[in-house]
Amino acid sequence: MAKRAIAELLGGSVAIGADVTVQGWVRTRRDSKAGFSFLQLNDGSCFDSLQVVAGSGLPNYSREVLHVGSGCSIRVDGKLVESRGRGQSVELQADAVHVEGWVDDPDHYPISPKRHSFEFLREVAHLRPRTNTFGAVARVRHTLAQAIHKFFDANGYFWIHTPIITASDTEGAGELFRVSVLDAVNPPKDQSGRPDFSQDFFGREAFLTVSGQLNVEAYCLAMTKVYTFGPTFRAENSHTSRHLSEFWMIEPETAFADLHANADLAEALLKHLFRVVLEERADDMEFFEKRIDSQVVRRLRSVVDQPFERMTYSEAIRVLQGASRKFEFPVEWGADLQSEHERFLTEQHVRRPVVVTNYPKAIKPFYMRVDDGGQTVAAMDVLAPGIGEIIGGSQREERLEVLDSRFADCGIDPAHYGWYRDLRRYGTVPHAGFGLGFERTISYVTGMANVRDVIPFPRTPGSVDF
RNA sequence: UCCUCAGUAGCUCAAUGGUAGAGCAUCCGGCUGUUAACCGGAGGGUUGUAGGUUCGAGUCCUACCUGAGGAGCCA
Repeated sequence: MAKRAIAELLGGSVAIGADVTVQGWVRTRRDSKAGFSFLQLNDGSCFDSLQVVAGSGLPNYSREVLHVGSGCSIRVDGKLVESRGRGQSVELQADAVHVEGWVDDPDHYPISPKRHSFEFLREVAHLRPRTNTFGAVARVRHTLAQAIHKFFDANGYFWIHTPIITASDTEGAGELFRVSVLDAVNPPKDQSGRPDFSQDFFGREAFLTVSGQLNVEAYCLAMTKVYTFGPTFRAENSHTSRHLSEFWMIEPETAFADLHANADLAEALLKHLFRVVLEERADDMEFFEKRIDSQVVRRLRSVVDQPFERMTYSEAIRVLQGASRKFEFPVEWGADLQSEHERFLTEQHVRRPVVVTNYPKAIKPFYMRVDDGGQTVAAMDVLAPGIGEIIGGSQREERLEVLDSRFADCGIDPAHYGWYRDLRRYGTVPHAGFGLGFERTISYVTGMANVRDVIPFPRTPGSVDF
């Protein structure tokens, strides 16, 4: 008998009357004294479960089928038939039910058929994909990842695998995870008594990457259109619903492009992603709309249908200063926008994603291009309701002398960025790029309030279980 | 790192300083082409940890641990 995914059976691609085999995990069992049991079977291939009708004539009916419960894995050979009950169009009339794996302590099986808090499910991250919510998140995450690659491929961008282990810190800020094989208890010491990293694996200090940007710029200045998509690591002691120690980031970089082209690309990318999810994962999105966030589908549609609002930092300051509400932090030109300011702009003022550009030079890193006038840089942040900053990017400083003066301003030794300076010495061109936080994107798309619940195994300060 | 809140049954939560309870889940029985099934019964507890106050602490105090929310930082 042909093995079939439940998505195929429920999707109408298998003829009524076909003999098929399905395999999966039982969600619930309901018995009828009329002589049969209903098993809700889920294999993760789609949101819905398949109803299996197992009759008392099965040789193992009373011995096994009547004891199958939530979490058991089974294989069923049977015939696909039109359902005689309401709630599903088709069901599987079982000819044989084989139990692959029992649940040995049903009383303590964590994924019982009831509502669970997300906090509890994080403690059983190895079993939570068996829930409706986390199955749906996993499928949407997959679909988004695929859509990202397809979008860039269709637009002529090459996927560049930038290194995970690096020696440099992109931002000059942000805490780094050290990569070392030195003896943690008794490391070799240098003359000043500090660990001697010249004896370490790489002969110098090494860290997990916080961004692939600098590396991907090198490939940008050879291949014109490139992007990275991989994990990044920040050892910041952040305890919020928007931060992870290990998260995934998408970073496109485009040569011969300015800030406006960069913003256009960001907008086109987000719109494409939302459109694809609405089309390809309608079943899961219906669930998120019904059970997680009633506005989520409407919000995605409005993003797809409307142009992003764009404003300069200076305009944003004027809007905030003219706002009727009070802010905890003062609004004045030169200060960075606080979370409350960003939320006001995107949630109250424009009520959809907004691109804020041209921030003061003093609050942005060295690699952002200095604008004419010298007070601002060609930076952009895309702010989204409920999430805040979902994209951060800029046109890069391509002029060597300006870059060097920025190194000086920021107190950075240019010698640490030798190869990065080379890119400005040898055939420099204007170029621009941005970073899109993958988990924040999934959070926005699904309405899931915490990024810990849109990555399979979240890593946060003090938590690296599983 | 700072601020706030919370830890009681497998889960979600009650319990005025005075005998630790309910719903769901689980198991057993009943009923039914069922589908968040329904009805009845049963089992299930070191109240996060360690101290302290008190005749008596789940409850009050101290410290610590864990979790959540927010700030900062960022994506």
